[in-house]
Amino acid sequence: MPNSKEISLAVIRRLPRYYRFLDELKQQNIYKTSSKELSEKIGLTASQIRQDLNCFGGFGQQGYGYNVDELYDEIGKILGLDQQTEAILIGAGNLGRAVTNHMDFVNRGFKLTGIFDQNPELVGQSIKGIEIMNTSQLGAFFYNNKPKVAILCIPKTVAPAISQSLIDLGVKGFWNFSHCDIVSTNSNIVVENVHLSDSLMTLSYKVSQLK
Amino acid sequence: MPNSKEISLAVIRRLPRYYRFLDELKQQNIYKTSSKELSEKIGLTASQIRQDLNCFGGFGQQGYGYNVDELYDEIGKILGLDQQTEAILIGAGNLGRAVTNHMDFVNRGFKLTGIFDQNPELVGQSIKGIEIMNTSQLGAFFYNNKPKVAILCIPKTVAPAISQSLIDLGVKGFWNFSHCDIVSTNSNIVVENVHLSDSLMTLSYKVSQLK
DNA sequence: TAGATTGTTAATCGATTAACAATC
DNA sequence: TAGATTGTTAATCGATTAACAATC
Repeated sequence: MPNSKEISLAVIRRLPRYYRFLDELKQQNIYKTSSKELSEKIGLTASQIRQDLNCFGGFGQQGYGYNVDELYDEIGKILGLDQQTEAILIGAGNLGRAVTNHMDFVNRGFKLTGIFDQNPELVGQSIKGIEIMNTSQLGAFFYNNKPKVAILCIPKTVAPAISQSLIDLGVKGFWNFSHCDIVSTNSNIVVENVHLSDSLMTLSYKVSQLK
Repeated sequence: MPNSKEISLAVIRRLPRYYRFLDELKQQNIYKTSSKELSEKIGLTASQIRQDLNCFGGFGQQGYGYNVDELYDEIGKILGLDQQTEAILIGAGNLGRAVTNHMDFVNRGFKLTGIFDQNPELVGQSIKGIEIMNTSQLGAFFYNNKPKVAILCIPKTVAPAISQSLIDLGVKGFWNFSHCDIVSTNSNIVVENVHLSDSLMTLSYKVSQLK
């Protein structure tokens, strides 16, 4: 199981994809699959899928394949989706609101418990039943709650300072939408960067290579 | 220059990062840098940075380093940011609106010229000065405009059908926020997937590995 | 049993890093 | 010139693919 060896990030990033396709099979009431079938659906080699899964243990049965429900649950457990890590949103602007409304946090391993913004006009409004608080209330909030993760939807200019103060308050992970890289001086902090701007530039490159 | 060999996607994905850090240097009025200095700022090896840049030509000067402004412009050109590819948004829900308001399309190689949604309540409203049109008007719009790229902020259920009809209308690239993989039967289509859900699950894994 | 498909080892491929000659 | 730093080749490392024995 996890923590045993050291699984490469490349493997981990493929797991949500497997999870997604297994969910589709579930919805079609297909209860059995094989690395070959998955490879055709997902567009990877069967060999890679077997290698990936075997990082975590033997979920299949020789001569048979994989049980869809079982494999789905196992991958969910590996990804920690059976837990709900407490998370807060910092920055309730356009992007923060959209992310909050859009994501199914509970089924992705998180529970959103607080939303914060510096703009007094937003404070008091609610998103998904959670009232937006003033950033100044962060200290008090952490006194009563222990959110482990912060979702950063704040301008790049304030991101370094705010992320540092969140670390000081005890945050251990960031889902970072700011156009900057959060660097952890402390190594016990995990970061998942979503660089939309970088992604758009990559698309620009791909488009420019067409024809 | 581009198109010559075959540049790996791993290299391309680092270019926006270089671009970002060079922009910072520009803003600090620093006009000269070196692979060593960049490597410390960005957190990659100097060797890799030199390798990456040399995929596209020698932008540096031995014994001196790189001219910040020049390198910034060159990377911008490689990424095609000196062009503005016409793009449309499909789906003006929470996420679509946020992306539209949030992104600086012009400086990322694109020009947003149309927004479409199926919801009649949204049609007629404007985002960033662009009026939301009904999806039924897509044909007419393509008759007058030739958008090359579509930004998909639509539910996964309708994504396959809509992306196919957009391909039929002449779209050559997708920035896909739907929770599904756009697969191009036709190989002349480029796709950049933004799987927020996958990213969140990856964070869940990282958090679960802490301590 | 025969057929199928896994789990796993070995081979290949590609990407990163190291080293150094070229040269500003 | 001496020092610095690139451009580039060679060495290393890691990830993907192929092959096959194990076994259901």
